[in-house]
Amino acid sequence: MEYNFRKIEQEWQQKWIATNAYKVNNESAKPKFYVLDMFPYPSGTGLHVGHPLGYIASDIYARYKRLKGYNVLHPMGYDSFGLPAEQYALETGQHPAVTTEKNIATFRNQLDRIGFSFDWSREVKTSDPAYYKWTQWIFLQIFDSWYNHSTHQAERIETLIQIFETEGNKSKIKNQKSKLFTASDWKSFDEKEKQDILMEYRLAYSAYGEVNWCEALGTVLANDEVVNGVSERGGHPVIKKKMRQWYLRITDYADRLLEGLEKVDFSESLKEQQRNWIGKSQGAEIDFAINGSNQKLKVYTTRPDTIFGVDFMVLAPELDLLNEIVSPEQRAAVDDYLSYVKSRSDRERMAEVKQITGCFTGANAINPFDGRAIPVWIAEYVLSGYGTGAIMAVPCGDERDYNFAKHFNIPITNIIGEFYNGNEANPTKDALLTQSGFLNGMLMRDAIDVVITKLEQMGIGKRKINFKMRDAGFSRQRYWGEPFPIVWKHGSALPLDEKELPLELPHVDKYGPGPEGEGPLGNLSSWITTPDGKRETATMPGYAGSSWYFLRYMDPHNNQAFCDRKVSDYWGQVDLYIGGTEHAVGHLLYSRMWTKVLFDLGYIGHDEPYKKLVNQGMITGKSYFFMHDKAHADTIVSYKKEEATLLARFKYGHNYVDAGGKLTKKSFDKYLSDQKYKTTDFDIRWDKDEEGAFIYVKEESEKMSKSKFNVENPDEIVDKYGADTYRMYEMFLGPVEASKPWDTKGIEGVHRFLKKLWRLFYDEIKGKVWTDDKPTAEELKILHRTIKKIEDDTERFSFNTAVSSFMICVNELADSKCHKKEVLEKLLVLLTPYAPHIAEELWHLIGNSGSVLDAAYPLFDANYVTETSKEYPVSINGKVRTNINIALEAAQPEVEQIVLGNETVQKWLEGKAPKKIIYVKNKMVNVVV
RNA sequence: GCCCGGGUGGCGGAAUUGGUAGACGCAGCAGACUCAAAAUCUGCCAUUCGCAAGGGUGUGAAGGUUCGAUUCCUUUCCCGGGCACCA
Repeated sequence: MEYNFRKIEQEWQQKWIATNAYKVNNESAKPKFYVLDMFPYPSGTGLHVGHPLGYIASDIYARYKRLKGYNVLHPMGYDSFGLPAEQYALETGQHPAVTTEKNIATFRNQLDRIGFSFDWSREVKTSDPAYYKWTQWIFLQIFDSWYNHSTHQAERIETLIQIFETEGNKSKIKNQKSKLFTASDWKSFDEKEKQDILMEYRLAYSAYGEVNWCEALGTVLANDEVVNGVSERGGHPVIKKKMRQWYLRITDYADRLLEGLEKVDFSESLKEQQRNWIGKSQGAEIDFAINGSNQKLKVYTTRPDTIFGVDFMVLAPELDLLNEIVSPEQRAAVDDYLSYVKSRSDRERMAEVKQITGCFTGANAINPFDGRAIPVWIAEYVLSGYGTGAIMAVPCGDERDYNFAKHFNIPITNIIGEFYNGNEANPTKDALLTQSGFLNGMLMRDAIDVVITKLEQMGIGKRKINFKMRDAGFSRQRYWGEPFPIVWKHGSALPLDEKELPLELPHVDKYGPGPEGEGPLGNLSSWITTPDGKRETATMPGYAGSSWYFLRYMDPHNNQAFCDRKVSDYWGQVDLYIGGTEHAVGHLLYSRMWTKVLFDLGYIGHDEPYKKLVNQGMITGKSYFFMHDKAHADTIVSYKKEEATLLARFKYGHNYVDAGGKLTKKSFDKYLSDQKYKTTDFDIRWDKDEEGAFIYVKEESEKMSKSKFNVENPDEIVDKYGADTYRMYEMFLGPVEASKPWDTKGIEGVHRFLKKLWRLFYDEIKGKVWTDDKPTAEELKILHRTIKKIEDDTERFSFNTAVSSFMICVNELADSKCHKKEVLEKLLVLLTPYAPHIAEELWHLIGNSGSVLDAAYPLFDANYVTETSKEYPVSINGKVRTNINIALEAAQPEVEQIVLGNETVQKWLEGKAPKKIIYVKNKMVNVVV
């Protein structure tokens, strides 16, 4: 009887489906555990070998937790709204719903073959009306909320209206942009005015704003979808455009998103990425008087201590204040500069960061402490969107200010003594201030507070905290997304009644943009026209559905609520979340914010969605680059299969073949120079000496992608070696968190291990070899050591070393010819999370029933057969000299006596008395003489 | 430029708290079984000196702390990732 993995795996997979083996209940006396994968976007290309890495790791952990007696929620679904399906629809005319369904079927098929323990009865699809009904509903809750900065939480908009009615908007609830008004003012406003003011407070709001407009995609992109001034998808240019857009007021949550990082278990680098994105900085706002004007110039600085070193001011060109302070003499120059700035795209601006441009406005500000006149400039290096859009420039302490001063010959004041060398700025805080009036002799870092206090006393400045993070754009001029449950009437946004949800996406025939940059829905008069007003034509962005899906899994079929409060209280936080780093600042921040809003409004009982996050590394594919020898013919004629495949990759991957599909010397030279490759970059691979030609090949690891012809499909591996081998091999490859190249070389070793395990039970010739004999203490030791090791390794996500431990165990059992059921069946239980099919099969073959996952072994609390004595290395002055046998008793062995009483040790001590004896627990005895 | 990671055999990687570096696997070499192949099994496998016993060196490089450092500290080089005019 041999290990027929194809038959075994197929049978068990069918059985699991037929018996709902992995269905999990919301009511259980067991403790809960929630293991979640980042759900996939069902792309047309299906899974490649990198995708399942995280799924396998989470599946192992979920099964392991179930073994340990937990009620484990381990669901899967699809993030099925999004741009690629719509892009595909534009090109082929196929409805996104159709292609999405097709892709989901492919994904499901591939996933099923790997033997996951997902509870498919809880599957969610974000594009399913039954799902997005609740995405829309949550949106309406966010729309109906504002952030109360005195209670530090979201509250219903009614509470804001009450405040307005009784006290207007006093400073504590004043929004930066809104004007002050009193209670009676409020009462005098008409409905439109009231709605406009409320819109300035809502957590989901609509406003005119500069958005990232991508002409080629015909849509608005979020900040994180724009990379270096071009779209992340497709690399199309992106420009700024003013449009009415929906936003989430995520900036109100900046502090809580920052603080929340302290209580979650994410990797330091991921937390750091989120902190950088939020970009909190502490400093001061300072008002400068303008010479000959009653206008004030407000700047933001983190270094108020350098105020005596301010040599000029810079405004962002977009700032309104500019028009009021520009001098008549400088008017023309300023106008020229402004038109220059307008002519430049964001892309150019980013590409030419080093280029220094600017223009003097003719105005001068006054230093409040020494009365010095400070010239006011405009320059595009100052961003209008951050701080006040104006800065005070201190060239001796800031590199950009220094470069600007040098470029325009502005004299530089040195306030840091010898810390400034005249050639470059020094941003130190450790200098003693000079030329700084009342601050002279003070340490800079101490002066920061002194200056702020003084400014506050003088009434011209205050402490201020700023964030880099902007509110998140929440609308897309696209079709394949959740429609907004909003109708516009007389310029005000009216929410739909929740009874009307879901507001279903209508069918369209054309997927092209609508009028005036609107989405495809703008072309549909039946959509726009309603008795109550004009319907919103934008749709929600890709991250809407994924911002709360982890809650829906808990209660997926509830049509009364997005998730019953009792159920979400039971499952609580996701205990373990596994996914890639690409969502570090997008999805992970948005879903954290949604969770906080739902918590504030009382719909759920926790305000951080994920307790622990593990980022799986990327599995890279191998790409091959070719050249052939200069000495021989102009064409490569390829016969071998392997070569033919590689040649094809080159051929289709790059356009460097001639009309006949052949790679020529000329075309290859062009390829080399285009790609900036040298002959020495390549390895010689095939010596086709019968023709006197070489082929040079360069191998590179890069992200798997269809366009690079380096995708490895998991199906092929499963076909050849089986799912269990595939699962264990992906783990064996290295730590889950590490990126590593895909390489099938080692897979044989893992496959051999499973065959060897099988042979402990069944021999090809002899048949059944397992026995009911009592195991020896030696055999139990092997087992118990393995149990302990696997438990440790699994717990700390060291799946690669766990696989090694299994191999060691099976080798040892085989060496000692141990075929005893009592040992082997415990090993099977232990193996189930890693290789579920073979474990289940053997478990049943040796006469057990029920699921091995529910095996009632007190496996992990076994009375270990422990060693009674152990060989310890003894080192003399750090040098290992000998091993001695020390009895392991309950208490720590009396090292001193053993060591001194041992003849071998005596010999090494050479009559010297030990100064110190160090007993390193379970490791070694060290004698210092 | 700034902020995170990381550099260990021919390769992937192990070493959990500072305690015998190189587990486990791949590849390679030698052998057993076989008519042969596959499968399986055994031995060797960082480097260097040596017939051997045994010794020297060795975790990117240079220093330091320690009885003892892949692990901690300082300096430096290289690779990967993120951010990037945020004042």
